Amino acid sequence: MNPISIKVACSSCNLRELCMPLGLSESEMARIDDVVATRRKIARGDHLFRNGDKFNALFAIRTGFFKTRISAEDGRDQVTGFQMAGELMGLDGIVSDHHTCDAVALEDAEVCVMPFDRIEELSREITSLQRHVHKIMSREIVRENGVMLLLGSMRAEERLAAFLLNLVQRLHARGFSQTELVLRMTREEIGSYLGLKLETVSRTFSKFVDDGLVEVKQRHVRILNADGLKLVVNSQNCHSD
Amino acid sequence: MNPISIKVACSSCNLRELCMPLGLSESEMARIDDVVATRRKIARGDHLFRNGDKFNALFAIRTGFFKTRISAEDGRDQVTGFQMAGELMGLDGIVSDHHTCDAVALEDAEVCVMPFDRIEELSREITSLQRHVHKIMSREIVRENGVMLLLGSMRAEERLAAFLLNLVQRLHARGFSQTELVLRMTREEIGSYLGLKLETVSRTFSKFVDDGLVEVKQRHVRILNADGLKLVVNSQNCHSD
DNA sequence: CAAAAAACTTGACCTGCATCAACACAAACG
DNA sequence: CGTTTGTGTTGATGCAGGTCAAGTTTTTTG
Repeated sequence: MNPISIKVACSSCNLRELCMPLGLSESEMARIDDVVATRRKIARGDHLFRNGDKFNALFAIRTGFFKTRISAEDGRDQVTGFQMAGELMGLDGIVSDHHTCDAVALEDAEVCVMPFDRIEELSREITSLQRHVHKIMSREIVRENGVMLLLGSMRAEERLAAFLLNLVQRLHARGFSQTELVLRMTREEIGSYLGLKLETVSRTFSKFVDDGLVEVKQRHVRILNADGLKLVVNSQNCHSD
Repeated sequence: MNPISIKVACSSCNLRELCMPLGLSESEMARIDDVVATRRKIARGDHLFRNGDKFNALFAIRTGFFKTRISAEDGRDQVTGFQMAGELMGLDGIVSDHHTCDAVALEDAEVCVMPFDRIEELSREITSLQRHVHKIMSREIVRENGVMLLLGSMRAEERLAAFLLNLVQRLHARGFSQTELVLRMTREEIGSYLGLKLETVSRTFSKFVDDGLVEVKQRHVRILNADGLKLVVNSQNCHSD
């Protein structure tokens, strides 16, 4: 068997509840195991896929951390999301049969490759899988709505606070600490995602430290006052009283 | 038959190619006609659905014009899109079984109500419909990626130019003029969508008029130099040479 | 291990857009 | 028909965040 494509089973995967619907029967689970054709390892800095690549499959992150990014013709680009274990990538490729963004590993990673025609085939037969696929796409739409709210109406401090709280919440759902996290991305990547320059991200971190909200040592962040951060997000900095 | 819920047929709808997959057989088309349970009329200013409403159906716009909007707890809100004939609304509701945004008619409108469990049922049987549903959701994800790029990295002039070009392109695909359009939304709504204040939208319109790019009379816009507008979008205003 | 490159922080200054305010215009209405 | 209300324009001013620059720390590499 090819060393970069190892056969594995969803049924025995500890991320199952993140990727797969609940309440599957034995036989359904066995069939879904077939969907995950292979795994693929991606080294830090490498692309899982690029804008323009043919779309064949969705990718579920097994380990590691990714960013997705779109680029305009004039060269400017925008990080559209950060993805961690149990999350899916590649939905953008369905509409035109080609990917429209880049997916870059921010640390060594491993993904499950799920050929999309197999997903469609099976979801015609397993109702709960069909519903699951629809929910995952809908969730991505709702997530992006939230990012639009952030980019369209929040100030720098609000954006960064919302970003940190979102990250730590997702990490906590995966069994990590509620208060400590290691950022896998640079200040510049955070800035791109939040519509800010890296200097502003750095300054805002420093401000949060001064205010006693967090401790920051390079990429290591400890949240000292989560409620304070929530207040930063919701207060609009007292702009409208 | 209820006057606000009129039975209609997709097979005889002139927007069919916008809502439905191509290449359906007679019998498939007949079954899809059943999906569109009813039509519903919405008066200007009324909600098609609101944040928190139970999700039951997707809505295809037959006539009229909508905005979708999300609101944060602190009251600030963000227009997430403008929808016109042939476009779909309600995908946000699938994930949590409840809508997470508001859909407001900007002019008197009529929508086709498509109960989602019927869509799922049929798309298990009609492969091209299944694929079509997936593409529509993927298209929305890609659209929102584009809005994130706009909000995260463009300046006011670039945003408004991109907005106008996008609107006129979609209208043209529906048989309207490539150069003339009537805005159905206020400056404030445009501003909310673009992450700008209404004054900035107004000023930017005036600048475009001064530059000979467009003619603006209230909500009536004539595009005089589409290439010039495209240049505004892609130039980054010469920030990075 | 030293050197180079990448990432981060901080300061000084500048500008694009927000804010505040006044007014103009158009549609809605008694 | 004049008044009201919603919408749009324009000017004056302020400030959040961008830009430019210098210096530090960390990581990578030969």
